[in-house]
Amino acid sequence: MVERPEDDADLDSIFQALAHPTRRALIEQLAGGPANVSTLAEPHDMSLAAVSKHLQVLEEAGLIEVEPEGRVRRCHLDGTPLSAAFGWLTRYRIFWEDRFDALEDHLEQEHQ
Amino acid sequence: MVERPEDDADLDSIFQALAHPTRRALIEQLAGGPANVSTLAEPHDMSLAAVSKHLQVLEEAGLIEVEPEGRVRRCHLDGTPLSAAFGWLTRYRIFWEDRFDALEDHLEQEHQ
DNA sequence: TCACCATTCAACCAAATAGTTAAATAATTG
DNA sequence: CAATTATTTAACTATTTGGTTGAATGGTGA
Repeated sequence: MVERPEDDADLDSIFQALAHPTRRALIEQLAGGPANVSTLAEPHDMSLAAVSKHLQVLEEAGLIEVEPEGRVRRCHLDGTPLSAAFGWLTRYRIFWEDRFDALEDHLEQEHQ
Repeated sequence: MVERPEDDADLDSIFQALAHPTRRALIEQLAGGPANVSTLAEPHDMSLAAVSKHLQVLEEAGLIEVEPEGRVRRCHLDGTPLSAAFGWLTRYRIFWEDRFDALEDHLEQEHQ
């Protein structure tokens, strides 16, 4: 297992992006399908500009992709960085092996 | 699937704690076994006080526990919050299902 | 007790974060 | 073209973060 300093900055921005409840909520929203900025902003109690900035943080971390579509910007989730975060966490699963086993079993069932 | 606002602040501090390379390195170090503060600080190119603060961030996120042991403070990893982070990420695994499958297979082998 | 060792605390600083409002940009429709 | 709609940018502010140095705390051993 070699060190991978080149991944480090990626993990920084991925975990940083996930560290804000608004951004996690945006990811949850996008898990339901692509959406444009104002639709995503609607349930949040802050300005559109603020949501726009949060989306930029998510985009820079690679968690979402944004495509201009007419005058609308369509955002959709990209799971790749989530996978990277998952991968990092998994290295330490020995410290919660019991929970890991339970989760694995749970997924096993769901995953059919 | 109910909302769990009470977990939100926890996830904030967990992901926030993981978002810094020094703190992830400290976790990697502690994965090798408990250690005291100055031992942990030694490989890092910053003051002991700075490492001490990083350890406090990890402790507040619940990722480590610190027990006074004589004049030394012994730190050890607690995987529970890692499990919480893992759990959150897992909700979106449908967006990286292929990688998830590959990882699962990989773990399957390693996990015997 | 005295000196030492491990660690934290306090004060400070620069940079980043998260929000605001108002103006700018750019596509759409009448 | 003019008005509208969607979104970003700019400028500003308050707070947090991540680092520093130096002093304080508190256990250990001579």
